[in-house]
Amino acid sequence: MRDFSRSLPMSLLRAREAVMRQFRPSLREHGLTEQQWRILRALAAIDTVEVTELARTAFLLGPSLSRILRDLEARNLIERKTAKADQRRSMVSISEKGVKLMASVAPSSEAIYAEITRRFGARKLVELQEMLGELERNLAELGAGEEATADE
Amino acid sequence: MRDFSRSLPMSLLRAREAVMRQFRPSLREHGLTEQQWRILRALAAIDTVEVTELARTAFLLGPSLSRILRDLEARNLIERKTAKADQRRSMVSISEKGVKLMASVAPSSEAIYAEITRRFGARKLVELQEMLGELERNLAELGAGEEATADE
DNA sequence: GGGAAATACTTAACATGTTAAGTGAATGCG
DNA sequence: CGCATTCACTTAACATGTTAAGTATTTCCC
Repeated sequence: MRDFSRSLPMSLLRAREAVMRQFRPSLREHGLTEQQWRILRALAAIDTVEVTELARTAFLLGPSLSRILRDLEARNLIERKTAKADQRRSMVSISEKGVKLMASVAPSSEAIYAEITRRFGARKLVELQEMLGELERNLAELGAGEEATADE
Repeated sequence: MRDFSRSLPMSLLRAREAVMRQFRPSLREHGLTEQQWRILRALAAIDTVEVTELARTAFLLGPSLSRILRDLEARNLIERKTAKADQRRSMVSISEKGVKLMASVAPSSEAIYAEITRRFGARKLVELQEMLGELERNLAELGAGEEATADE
């Protein structure tokens, strides 16, 4: 069998870990995990969203998001209110405090990203991301097709 | 700030998830998680290793590996014995049962990998992995250098 | 309009990720 | 030798990943 240290999942895992290792210390200093930061970033750009849509944007599964939102709400970093038209839906938005926290984290985060870009090369980085996007699209089709083949 | 859905960590995360989504159902049918499978694959190629070296190979943190080895040992998929020369070290190897389990999983795993390769293109896949490897090497230097700057 | 089915979450349960602390065994060295 | 330090793990504690089940609300449709 193929040497698994060169398998695609391992390559992706190692690369991602190498990248996140750069960001985690800074986030940690501000009391945020990677996922919490993803959520705040998503909220900062969207104003108000439903939980399901936020899960898609921040690329988190529902249960994870549910727990994290509970925590972020307790820390007053986000706000929630149930939608009037549909009591099932809960609308989430970033709070004033959340905005300030983001402002305090963003500079170092941007600096780290800039350093990574500088080291790897801006052009190459774009190229890498295009390949990753293409891979994702290729496999999305594959995964979706299977559900129609057998109904169990 | 940059649209975070196009950030490098997100691209890597989404791509990896798209890949793993293909493998997980098959592994699950055989009662294995992704990490357990990584460990068995690593062991199959190495005969006998210390836990620390296995952690490096399977790219798992010590605590995760500790828990998983406990479980795999209970299921008789691996074997352990403490090294004679150094009682701290524990030597791990795959068991007969573990080898058989691998043999039963490998075909479908290989088929999935082949399908991914076919869809994405073998050449492009190699190119992608080279870029990922280069990114990892670039950032490894960066992360290692910081520890020397401040002693705390 | 009333009950089955779908929807939008939330909880639960178990596995792993992540950091810190603990334990026992080897090493360094005065 | 003796003891502080280092080393190889393991435990602990908390956060997230992952799947399944639960709950409340809506929608569908007869």
